[in-house]
Amino acid sequence: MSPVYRTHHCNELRASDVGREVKLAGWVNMHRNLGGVVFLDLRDREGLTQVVFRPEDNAELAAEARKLGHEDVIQVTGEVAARIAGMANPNLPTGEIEVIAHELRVLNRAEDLPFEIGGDVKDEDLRLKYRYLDLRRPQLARNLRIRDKVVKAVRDYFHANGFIEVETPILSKSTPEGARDFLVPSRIWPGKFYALPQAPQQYKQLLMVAGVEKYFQIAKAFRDEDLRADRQPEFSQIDVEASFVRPDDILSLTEGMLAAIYRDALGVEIQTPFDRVTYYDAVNTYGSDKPDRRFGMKLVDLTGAFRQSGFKVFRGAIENGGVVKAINAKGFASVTTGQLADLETTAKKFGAKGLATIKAEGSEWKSAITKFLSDSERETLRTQLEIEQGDLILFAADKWDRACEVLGRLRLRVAEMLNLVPPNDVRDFLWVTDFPLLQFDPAEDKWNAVHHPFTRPHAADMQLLDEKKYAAVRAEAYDVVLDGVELGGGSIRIHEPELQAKIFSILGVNEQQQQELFGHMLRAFRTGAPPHGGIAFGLDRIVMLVCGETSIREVMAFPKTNRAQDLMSQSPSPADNRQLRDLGIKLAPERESS
RNA sequence: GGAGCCUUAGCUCAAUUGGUUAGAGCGCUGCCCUGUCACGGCAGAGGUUGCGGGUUCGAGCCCCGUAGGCUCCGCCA
Repeated sequence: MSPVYRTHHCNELRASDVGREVKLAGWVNMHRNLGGVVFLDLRDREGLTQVVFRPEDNAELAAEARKLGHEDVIQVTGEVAARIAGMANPNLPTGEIEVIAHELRVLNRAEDLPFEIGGDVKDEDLRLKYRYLDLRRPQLARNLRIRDKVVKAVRDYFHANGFIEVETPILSKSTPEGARDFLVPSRIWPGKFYALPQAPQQYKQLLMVAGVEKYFQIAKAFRDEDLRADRQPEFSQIDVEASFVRPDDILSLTEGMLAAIYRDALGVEIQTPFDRVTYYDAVNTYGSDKPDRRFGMKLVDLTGAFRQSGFKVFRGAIENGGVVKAINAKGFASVTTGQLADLETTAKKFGAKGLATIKAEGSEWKSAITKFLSDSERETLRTQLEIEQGDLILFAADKWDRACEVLGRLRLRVAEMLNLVPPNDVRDFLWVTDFPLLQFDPAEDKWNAVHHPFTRPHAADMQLLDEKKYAAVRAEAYDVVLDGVELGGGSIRIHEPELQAKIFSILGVNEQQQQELFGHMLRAFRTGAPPHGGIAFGLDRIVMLVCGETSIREVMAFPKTNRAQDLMSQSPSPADNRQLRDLGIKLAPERESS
């Protein structure tokens, strides 16, 4: 670094530097004008250093310093001095010393800012509009630094394991499955469009065909869907693919990567290997394929107990091929009417017809359903759910998947109400394995890929595929979950053209479409494609959890709002007519907005 | 596409049941202050209560609409 502007950064000087002539540059963080002597805290990326201007040394300079304001950018030349006895600041790494200024250069004045850099800003709208100021604030500045450490840890880790980073195109081709694509019109080919990649999925598989063997990339991906706290239209993936691998290889590779991330970014050792839970067990026990296991409240199956029940709602659900399940919200008999209404709304939102509950208050069970229950049924409930005084029991009676989902959602809601979710440093990593390969969509009346169409069916389930028992076919797919958040997912892929074509057919992609949309893939698979598989991670989500944040916007430099706008640059914005003409695009009248 | 919450000074918030001139802290401006570190003291400027309409003698507060932000559902292989 050239010493023209500075010789040290603002978190560098210590008592051992006393007597040195130094130059510092940065922002005026705090300004303390005592009438005579002037102190200011100079801030740069690394920290703070106190600078002193003493009128007895240089009255003119002190007068200049008196005129400085917050966030002015200055350069100071001076001598490092020990602070006078008893005046050290133990809260500052540089608190033993100060720089006695000999020279002051104002590099740039700052006008009054829309918010204080050191303050608390609640209005995210305002933060996003002035994102470059928001990023000066300690929290976001820290998040940027942590993100950099995570990215570096990832690159170091994969390089150390023989992976090479390969970039893939941003201008690529639209595919029928999955999210809505962002389209980019082609000028050279009027009427034709590129699509921005939802993931580098096809390219990375083609890199395996190319013999790259071990590929990774920190890749941008784009999905034109509605946003959430953990979803942005444009986001980053850690994309990984390797040849001649089995699921275990990818799982342990991932565990090593996450361990390296936590070690390098936080200095924390995480426990590996992670637990593995099948998709069935995860849903059956926690009502979710990304379970948060940091609190209990497991789903208990009561189907056996109610098969012959006098309570028609439960018996009827079972006779229709469903199940009866319940969770015990320990100590929540104190639930308020409002909370109970909230829980019932939640249950109905996810397809329950109603919400049966039991409040175990004193020796009494307060419930609308207990009068339908036999003594032995009550006893079974008591033992299986381990009901004690003060507990609240929530039931679901429905088809297995719906009952599980309803209770899974209730479980999360109750955990929130009871503050059961532990702090961020209690980490629960786990694998969810053996996902179903296919899922029937009644709305479209067709089978869809749960993961994506290149996912390999379990070898043991190939026969079920031929027997068209599609719902029972398991995939060689896996998700890694941390504290109820899906960090990433992947699979072993199909490398045989015949099997791939068969899967496409089941998904309703006819032969002509297969050739048009995936012809290059099928052809590539006929040229000596090695067995391969991989995984992709949501980098933003990983960084979010490492930083202890609850929104990925807090770990992205320039995120967009809920409605996909950049409030700083005001994108998206209208295109002028000339641009549109070049692209051969005419707007439909109703879409011509401001 | 749907549901909920929020919007008062530059920022963070307050304002009794609908009742006089909408307040405070920080920031900003001016003056004072020579060892502070969230420096201190005195004085001051700063408001179309997001916007539009309605009810009312009277609306920051009640009603309707609308804009924006956020959270969630749908959606996101």
